[in-house]
This record gives sequence, structure tokens and C-alpha cells, in this order.
Amino acid sequence: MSKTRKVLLIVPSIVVAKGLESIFSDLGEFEIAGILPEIGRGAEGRLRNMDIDIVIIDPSIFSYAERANARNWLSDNTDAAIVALQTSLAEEESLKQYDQTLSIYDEPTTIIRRLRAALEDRQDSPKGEGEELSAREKEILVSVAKGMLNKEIADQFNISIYTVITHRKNITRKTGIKTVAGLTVYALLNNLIDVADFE
Amino acid sequence: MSKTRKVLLIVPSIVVAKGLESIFSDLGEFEIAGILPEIGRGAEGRLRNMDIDIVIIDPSIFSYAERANARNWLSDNTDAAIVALQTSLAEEESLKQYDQTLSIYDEPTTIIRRLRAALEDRQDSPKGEGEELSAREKEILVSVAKGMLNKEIADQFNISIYTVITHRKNITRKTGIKTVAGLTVYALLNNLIDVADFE
DNA sequence: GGCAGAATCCCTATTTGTAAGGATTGACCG
DNA sequence: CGGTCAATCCTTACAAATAGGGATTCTGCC
Repeated sequence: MSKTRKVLLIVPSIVVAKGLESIFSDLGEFEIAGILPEIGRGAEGRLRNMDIDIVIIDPSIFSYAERANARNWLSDNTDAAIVALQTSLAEEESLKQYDQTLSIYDEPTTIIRRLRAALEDRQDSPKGEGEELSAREKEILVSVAKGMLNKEIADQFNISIYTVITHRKNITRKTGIKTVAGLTVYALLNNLIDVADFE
Repeated sequence: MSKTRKVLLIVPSIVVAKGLESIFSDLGEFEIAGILPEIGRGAEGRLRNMDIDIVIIDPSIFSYAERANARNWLSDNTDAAIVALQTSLAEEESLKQYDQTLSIYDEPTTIIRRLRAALEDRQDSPKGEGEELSAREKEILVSVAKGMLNKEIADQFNISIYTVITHRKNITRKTGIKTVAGLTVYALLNNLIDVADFE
């Protein structure tokens, strides 16, 4: 009864793109309308002019700075449902801004189900939890997760060390995470930092 | 001139398996002889009886305890070249035990090149760096990366807190990493811990 | 206008971790 | 048997983070 839905892939991995292509081709219902390895100059125009129902995006194509607003940027440039694609086993947190998330480890039937779900709740924005970190707190958290000392962080932002300590107390309270190790993983999961920062 | 090489995929992701299948089918030279989503009961027999040239394996199918010796387990059960497949952007360290590593983000030509290289140096074991952590130090590192206090670690292993401190000093010296944040990432990259430990 | 939140700054006391030394024991190896 | 190395334990001195208070300023919102 239904026509096939058009999917735009924004994934840098050819392996993954080909894999999804193969699965969609096997199962019908969805077809790939285009594959972008990245988003760059003029992508907005291309996005807006494409007649697509779903965008599947690997958030790792965005720089850290961009990631926080990646979802909004996409929403501004397309009416399609937006589905994030995880390529690691790392969990949700960072991807909460997206309607739905897929993992490359999902079964084909799960993938199809998630895409259907994404098409359905294309309108309501979930939001949530109650205790969101402020922008400043996220900045501090990034520095903490990079292993910087309170003094160094204070110098970096030209604020008093007392302020840094206060921010850290609030971060600890809001996240419920007391250790640097835990905060580092939290920052990784939320795409505030990247393992590449440590090499 | 050459016959096609047989590849066994041990990857849990159907997306990735299909993607590689598609690429090999496009480029020739390699063909997929089998796909295992996991390794379980009796896999040794199956492995030994298969006539394959290369095994491509996603190490995430192994539990943490198993990973350290995954490479050896494979070597014991097949003569094929063994290539690890990365599905995240995390770097090499953990994968040094493998002949070659692939990433799902690699270009098809890169993938082919790596497979060829793996077939070539199927014999020489690289080894390396000079300063390997001892088993005990790895245990301590795991606890540090989990955010445990020295006192807690001491209690956990029934050793003095001074010993824990000494181990940490040696870990810091050997790895050159001074911060908890850095050590946490190091432990993650080396598959000593998993992000799941923090949730 | 008042109220809530974010961001800033400060203090004291206490707990943890780091630096830099030294020392002992036991295992493995040539 | 002597050497090396891992693992253990210890001291002193110092640096850094945490806990638990309090305070000011500014902005946005009802």
C-alpha cells in the first residue's frame, strides 16, 4: 500500500553505507536517496532541496563544538525525521537530542522498526531529566575530563579557582558522578570530548 | 593471475557484514567464505576446518577478560591472517596484538590494501614499545579508571595503600599519563574497562 | 518588582593524591 | 649463585580536591 520512503545517509563509512543499502534493498519499504560522506559547504541547500523522509546520520562527522547543536542544525535544514547512527557500543546520553537512534549492531528488523518509529514521532520533542548542565558547566567539564587542574581551568577561563570549584560541585551534584574517571566517560558519551584528545 | 582469497567475518553487525560483502563483491580479489555473529560453543572446530586465508574480527564480541588473549586464541585455532575491525574512532593501542587493523571508516581501497598486508606479514610478530604494564599494574589501573580511591583499591586487593601508590607511580611512569582522566581513556582504549562500567 | 538560576567569588577544615626517596621479599633465568 | 624485576611496604613533605558553608551580580520571566 505504501510507497517506499526515501532515506538520506550522512555517514563517512562506506562499509556502513553499503551495508544499509544492502539491507534496505533486501527488505524494501525504504530506499536510499543519497549518501553524503560529510556535511560541508552548501550542504544546507542540497539538504533542503532533497525530497527525503528520513536522514540517518553518524554524529561523529561533526566536530565536538558542532555536535551539541547538530540536531538543531539538521532540523533547520530539513523536515525529514532524523535518526542518529551509533557505530560503537557507547550508550544513549549523547544521542538524546535525536528522535531515534540506530546501532550498526541492530538486527535489520530492528532497524526497520526504528525508522518507522522515527517517522511517527517526527513532531514531539522529548526533552527531559530535570538537571541539565549549563553551557558554562559543560565547558568546565570538558577541561576536567581532559585532566586539567582546577588552577589551570581557572586560568583558561580567566575566573577564580573558587568559581571552578563551585562549578565542579554543581556538575557533581547534577550528574551524580563524583570521580574524574566517571566524568571523563560522561564527557565521552556526551560527545563533549573525544578519545583523540588524549593521543 | 591470483585466485580469490577467502575471508571469514566474525562480526556481530549485520550492517557491517553486508557492507564488506558488497565491497568485496565490487572489487574482487577477496570473497566472503562465512559470517559468524559470535564465537561460541564448538567454534574452534569450525574455525580449524574452514579453508580461509583471512579472519576479520570485531574484538567487541569478546568479553573484557577474554580480549587480552583473543588474538592468541584465534592463532591457536586458525592459520589465517587475523585482522581486527574497529567500529569506533578509538585508536590502535588495544589492537596492537593483531597483524592489521581495519576501520569501518576506511576507504575500500584502504581495506583491500590492509588485507593484502595482513597476508604478507602473517609470520612476524611485531611486539614492542619497551614498557609494558604488569598484570598487577593493569588490575590497579582498572580500579583507578573506575574512579576508586587508593584506599578502596588497597582494600579490594588486600594490600597496603602504599603499595597501591607505588603501583600508580609505576603506571604513570610507564604510560607517561599523569591524570585520572587520561588513564581512564587509556584503559578504555586498551579494553581494560568499558563504558558500560559507568552506567 | 520580585524571584529563580547562572555565574561569579570567598573561607575553613579535611581528605586525597603526588613526589621522592628507601627497603624487603620471592621468583625466574642464565 | 648472582642479577633482575615484580610486588610489597614505609616515611616525609607538599599539592590538590572535596565538603560545606556564605555572598554578590546579572538576566530573563511571571
